[in-house]
Amino acid sequence: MLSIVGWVTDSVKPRAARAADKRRRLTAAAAQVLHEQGVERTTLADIARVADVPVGNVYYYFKTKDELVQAALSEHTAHLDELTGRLDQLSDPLERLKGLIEAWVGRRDIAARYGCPTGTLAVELDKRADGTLDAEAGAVIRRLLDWAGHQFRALDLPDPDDLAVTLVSAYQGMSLLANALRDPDIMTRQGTRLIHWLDSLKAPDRTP
Amino acid sequence: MLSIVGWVTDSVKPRAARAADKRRRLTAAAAQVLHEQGVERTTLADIARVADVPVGNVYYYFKTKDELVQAALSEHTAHLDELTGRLDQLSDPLERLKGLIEAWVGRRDIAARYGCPTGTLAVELDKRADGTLDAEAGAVIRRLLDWAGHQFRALDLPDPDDLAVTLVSAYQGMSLLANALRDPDIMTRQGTRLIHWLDSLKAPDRTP
DNA sequence: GTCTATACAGGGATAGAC
DNA sequence: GTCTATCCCTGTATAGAC
Repeated sequence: MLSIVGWVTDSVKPRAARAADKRRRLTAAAAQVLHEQGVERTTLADIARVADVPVGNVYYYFKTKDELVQAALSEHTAHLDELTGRLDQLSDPLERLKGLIEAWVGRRDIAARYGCPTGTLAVELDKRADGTLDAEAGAVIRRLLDWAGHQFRALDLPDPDDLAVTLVSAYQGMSLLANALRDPDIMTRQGTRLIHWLDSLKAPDRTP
Repeated sequence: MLSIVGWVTDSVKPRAARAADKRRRLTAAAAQVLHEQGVERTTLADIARVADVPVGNVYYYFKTKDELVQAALSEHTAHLDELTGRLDQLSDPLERLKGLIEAWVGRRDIAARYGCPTGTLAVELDKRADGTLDAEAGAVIRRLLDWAGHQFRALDLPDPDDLAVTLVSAYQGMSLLANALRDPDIMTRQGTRLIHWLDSLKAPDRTP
């Protein structure tokens, strides 16, 4: 470190700051590796390596592997909140929803390679007899459903909650297909269709 | 066994017949248990127990666990072919597609508890670095896409393959959400929306 | 063909030195 | 607070008796 600031950061507040930093690195690594490899095939050693933390030390920060899964879920929730927070700056709810779809399409390569982080995690956690964490993954999805439902309600559309389910289902479905077929273009084409669908909802019923 | 037929079946053709039977039982058990528990959390002992076959004996029929996964995928393909074969009896392609949706909704409780058998399997297999089987799951999905695309083409609709992707995506998405939120009603409500969507495709463009 | 016993590997978790 | 060494269980796969 050449800068004084860097030096100060590294050695003057070592204890709490560095500890918090390791925790943060482990959380970020967990979110990434669990997404890429899945829960069952990911070892603590994998996460420790990516976080650049010695294996045995992991247990100082997280008592069990499940706590790392939970940390990954919090990370995904935080990312979601950050995205919806930015979209909330837009005044038109329809534009907010379109912005959400654009964000999904923007991550098409990740989706085609590893699927939706929350969706694939939900699938894996739901397979466990020990149902300690599967509700947690559902909660992240519900958070997205609530936000989307809020936008549809603001647009005065009928059955806003059902519309939110349709939108999020479409996203999960196209992510799954893009992943299974390893084809990011699916995200692009289906994203376009979703935008048209949103526009068609505003068109009033033409029957007398 | 009281009937002569039963007795004959049990003891006169023991070798090949009984062997084929065990193989069939193991395949069916694999399809069921792998769906319910997922690949990684399922042990060979689990499958052997459900199939009522001694653990060590499994290796006589399937040399590796992966071969059992492959057998499960074949089972799902067979079920799919049986369903589409029945739907092909209907003369109207639109009715065939509606029949498909009705079949999905009919299995809503299974979907809410364990998700779509093929979809969740695809998610799990895609997480494996060793990409030996993930293409296989994609092939089953593609088989469904092809059949659906064929129907849309028969209806003379534009971009039939994209429409097929939209339909199958919707199914995978609603299954995932129904599963994550443990709510079979999602299947019912989204199924209704899908039927309306199909009907709306037939309505000609009203703009001049 | 059928089944038991077991070899072997991998990974989660812990003990305890520093 | 940090890290190494290791315990111990679980699960795949095999050897070999019957």
